[in-house]
Amino acid sequence: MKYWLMKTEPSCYSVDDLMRDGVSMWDDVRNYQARNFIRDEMENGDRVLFYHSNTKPIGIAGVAEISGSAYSDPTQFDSSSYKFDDKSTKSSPRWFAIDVKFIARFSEPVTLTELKRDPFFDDMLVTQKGMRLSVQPVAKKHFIRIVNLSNNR
DNA sequence: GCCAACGTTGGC
DNA sequence: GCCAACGTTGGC
Repeated sequence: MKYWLMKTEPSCYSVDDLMRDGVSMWDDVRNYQARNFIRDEMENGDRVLFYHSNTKPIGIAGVAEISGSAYSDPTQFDSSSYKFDDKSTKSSPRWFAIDVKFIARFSEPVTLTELKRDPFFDDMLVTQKGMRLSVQPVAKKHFIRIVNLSNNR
């Protein structure tokens, strides 16, 4: 099983939305590196740290699970969507989506500030300066420690 | 709201 | 294939 971190702005889609929905399509990814993780590496049952960006507090707000495997992102073919991509074709789609299933909502987020303060997380991607990648692989040890941090509050 | 860091585009 | 210009991300 692999571990991931996926970023979202809670004003757009939050962990509370996922808790309500149960399962949600993770679409609108328009970055090739993130696309490759979704399309090529994510597998059913992989665990996800659900990260809130551009908010207060910034941090990991809960845990989710990959459900199924990647499929063509429908928003790329929707000319009314701001994510419409006229260079993508149905026979060879450029962008992919995947379903994400709710597992847990942290009572309080494990904040980015906390992670940056703790040397244990020095080699975690999300604590690196300038790291904008919205879908990132996460080491098992980091995943476990973050879940424990939340459980021990 | 600012802006540094990063990714993409397109002219050459 | 280089790289300047531009657009976006996302912490602060």
